[in-house]
Amino acid sequence: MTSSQQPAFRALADPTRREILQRLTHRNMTIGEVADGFEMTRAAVKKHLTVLSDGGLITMTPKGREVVTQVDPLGFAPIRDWLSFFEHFWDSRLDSLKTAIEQENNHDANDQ
Amino acid sequence: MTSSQQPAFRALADPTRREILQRLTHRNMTIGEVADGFEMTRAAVKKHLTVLSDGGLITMTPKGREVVTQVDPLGFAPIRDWLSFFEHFWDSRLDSLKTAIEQENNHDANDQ
DNA sequence: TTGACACGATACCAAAAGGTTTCATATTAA
DNA sequence: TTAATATGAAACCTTTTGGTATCGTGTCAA
Repeated sequence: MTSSQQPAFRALADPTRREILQRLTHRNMTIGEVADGFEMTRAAVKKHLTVLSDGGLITMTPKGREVVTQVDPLGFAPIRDWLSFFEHFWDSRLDSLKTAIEQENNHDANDQ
Repeated sequence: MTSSQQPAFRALADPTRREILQRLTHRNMTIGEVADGFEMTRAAVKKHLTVLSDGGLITMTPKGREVVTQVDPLGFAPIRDWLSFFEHFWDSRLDSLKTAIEQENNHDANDQ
């Protein structure tokens, strides 16, 4: 399962884009509204929004002459899935450690 | 809380580095062993390992003339923390939706 | 002691990324 | 209809990034 999480991970790598995502959780915004919140050109912000959209993390919906951007929860699934691999890894390592300690304790008890 | 997750997110943005992390969950490896698994120079792989180390996702421990690299679970905390913000966001949105639907149902029931 | 080995570090290169400026186009409001 | 508004898109620039090649250094083994 070599799902293409690359665009999503790529999108999260930039602090401005992560900030945009957080702000969009408060309310949906037009491209202009998003741009007003940053000290950079509207064109630059729009590029970031395109990257976020390519990563599936936001949707951009034309509404008249404006474009409404909103966070897309589904886009985070690839990220979560990839990370869950490691969560399972930690869990099993912890289980092994736990088992080892318990066995060690039993061993000590038998020694006494 | 503007914790510095930037190095960690940066480290995850490259597919080679994510692959390295996955391979290191199977077993710890020296720099040379990691490099042998990729069709690029040892120097290139070492750069990736440095980025991963800067992101706190791996530790590099000198052992004689070798350097053992291993995944560091603690380094994933900033990532998980940042994502949990959105998980909460989804949860509350789902709750709101659920509540809204329930109220709507009650409303309909009253109308009938 | 002397190679062979594993790594560090530097210089260098091409491509990608982040940003600006400029101009074009479609909508809306007056 | 016309002017202001919101966005699209292209050209251009600088910095990062991912990669190579090269040389230096510490460590181990014969």
